[in-house]
Parts: sequence; C-alpha cells; structure tokens
Amino acid sequence: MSSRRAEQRNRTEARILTAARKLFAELGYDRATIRAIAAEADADPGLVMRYFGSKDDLFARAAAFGDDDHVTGTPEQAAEQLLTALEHKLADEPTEALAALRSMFTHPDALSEVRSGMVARQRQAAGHLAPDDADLRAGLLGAVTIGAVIARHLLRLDGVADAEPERVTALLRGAFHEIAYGSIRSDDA
Amino acid sequence: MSSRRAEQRNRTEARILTAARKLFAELGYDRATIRAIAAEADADPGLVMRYFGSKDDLFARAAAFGDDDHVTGTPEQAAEQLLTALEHKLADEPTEALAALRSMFTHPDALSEVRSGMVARQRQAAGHLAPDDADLRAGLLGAVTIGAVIARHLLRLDGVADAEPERVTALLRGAFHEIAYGSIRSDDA
DNA sequence: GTCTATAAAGTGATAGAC
DNA sequence: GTCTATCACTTTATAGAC
Repeated sequence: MSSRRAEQRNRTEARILTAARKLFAELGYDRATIRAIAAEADADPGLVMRYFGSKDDLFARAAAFGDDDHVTGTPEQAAEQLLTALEHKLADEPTEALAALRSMFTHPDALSEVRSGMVARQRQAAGHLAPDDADLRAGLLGAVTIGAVIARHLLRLDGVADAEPERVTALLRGAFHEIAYGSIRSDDA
Repeated sequence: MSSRRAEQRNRTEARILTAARKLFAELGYDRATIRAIAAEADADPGLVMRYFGSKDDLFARAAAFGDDDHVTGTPEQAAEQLLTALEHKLADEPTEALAALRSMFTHPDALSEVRSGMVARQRQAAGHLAPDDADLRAGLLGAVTIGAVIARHLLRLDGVADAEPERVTALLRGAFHEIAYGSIRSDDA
C-alpha cells in the first residue's frame, strides 16, 4: 500500500494541506491563490490541482468549523460548558476554523460551513437553557462566542488579543449565566 | 455652480455610490467588481473610474465604520448607553458599516477602518467602566456588540436575525452590566 | 509522478472617439 | 461629459512533455 513513491506523495499532499490551511486562515479564500499555496508548500501548482481536484475541494478539506461537545444538564451547567468551550477556542489558534471564519463573509461555501455548524449547536444548546426565548438565548451565546473569537484571533483587539483565556472567561462568566437563564429586564439599570 | 450637466453628473455619481455600498455590503471588496457596480447603478464602468479614481478610493468613500456617541457617567450608565447603541445597530441595516464589516477579513483597508474605529471607542469607554481590567472589559463589550451585529445582519442566525431589537437588548442587558462592572468570578456557577 | 506551457476567463485601469 | 475598445495582468484549470 505504501511504496516509496506513494509515501512521498502523501507527504507533499500533507504539506500542501497545511499550507492551504495557513494561507486560507491568513488571507481568506479569494486572496489565497493556488500558486501561493504551492509556493508555501514548496510544491508545484499543478500538483495541487492534481491532488485535490479544484480550489473549492481543497478549501473544503482545509477549512472546517469543527464540532463542539454537546451541552447537558441544567442551564447553569450548560453556561459553564459553553464557557470552557470558549476558553479552548481562545487558548489555541484553530487554523481550520479560522480559515472558515475568515472566508465566511466572502465565500458562500465558507458561510454555509459556519452557519450550519452554529445553528446545529444552537439547536442542541437551546434545550438546556431557560425555556422562555431559548432559541434567542442560544443564538446570543453563539454570537458572544464568535464575537470573542473574532476579536481575539482575527481583529486582534487591544486587551482581548493578549489576555489570558481564563481572565476572559472569568469576565464573561456572569454574562454567560445571565444570557443562559437570567430574567429579561427591559430597563432597570 | 450647477449647470444641467453638473446636476446630471452629481446624480449618477450618487447612484454609483449607493450601488457600491450595496454591493460591497453584499459581496465584499473583492467580489464586488467595478463592472457589477456600474451595472447596478445603470452607469458606465469607465465613469466609475473617472468619478472616483480607483476602486480603493471608491471603497473608502462607500464603506465607513461610523462614530458612536461617547459614553459618560457611571459604569451602570455606560452599560445602558452601549446597549442602546447596539439596539440602533440591530434595528436598521447600516449599509456603510456592513460594507466595512463584510470586507474586513479579506481587505486590509477595511480591517484598518474597523479596527481603528473599535479601539477608539474602546479607549473612550474604558474610562467609564470598573477600573480593574477596564481595557479588557471595554474590548469584550465591543466583541459582544460586533458579534451580535454579525450574527444578525451577516450570519443571519436563527432567532437573532428576526428578533425584535428590544428583545435582544433586554436579554443582553444583564450581560452588559456584568461585563461593565461585575465582579470577576473564576468558577462558582 | 512531477512539472512546463498554455488556454480561457475575468479583473482594474487607460486612451481616445464621439 | 459619456462611452467604446483595449491593454496588461492575474486567476483557475488543463494538456502534454519529461
């Protein structure tokens, strides 16, 4: 199954894939050209097409929004689980997810990837939040999560970009619990 | 100063500008081509260049992150002010801002526009929040705000996209106050 | 298996006719 | 002032030599 040639092919194929992930995450779908990816991987542009078929196929394999653990238990517990999931996303730089995130506003496939991933989590989480406006609560928890990830990894906002992940989640803990099962207050500052 | 010809020119120039805003907001910088913008405005592609100089110049005039009112007073009051600012952003579709937002991950100029606008607000707001970790608090309030706007207008998340703006802010009220001046809790769900 | 050469299409920008 | 024609360039994708 693995002659010397096949081995070599697998190695360059893997090199191309990580180069693609890196450039898609840094530049987005349109600006990360096949030529640039090939150069980053020290490979020939023709090989990229031969191995992956098309740029879209390559992107599909390089970008992924990834799955989260399902949330369980009470709204209090669900809030904590979503909080630690966020902490992981802040701690490391998930290149596959960043590739999808950076491209989602300009590439339809990337948008589908992110959107479908988010609504799936949303639906699953909604069952473990306060029953009034559960879907909106779940959507807002997703919005806060993606906002924090964007602010840190893509926008690199002062303060957020370099803070310890635990400090961020410590500051957001109250907010998550409020959204998950807090009462709805119209204006009683 | 305004002959009939000059009037006509101003009118098509304005038509081109609103067409540019629309397409930049819908497609992003790269995919909104000058030809498509001209077609949308029922004008000639050459005119677009003649009136605005270059695509970059056109984008600079079409996309803007906009200014918010300065926040004032106590942290409680600041939280309320930021909340009503968010409510406005949810209520209408600010095409200029959406053009900048959609392009910020793939076009350097758009990123600068958004980033500089956000850090300016952040710095201004930080002075009116709880003094411990004020900059991080301000950054997170910005992250939550941009996350909500993205979820509603760009991602069109279920629940968030069609909810009444007041319901969204009512649900986020507790979260904003927690982030603005809540105590830092490490894990006492 | 790998790479060269090129095709086919689309882009921003420009020169010049009307 | 407006529009036609085109330049110069870049992109993905393909055909075929080595």
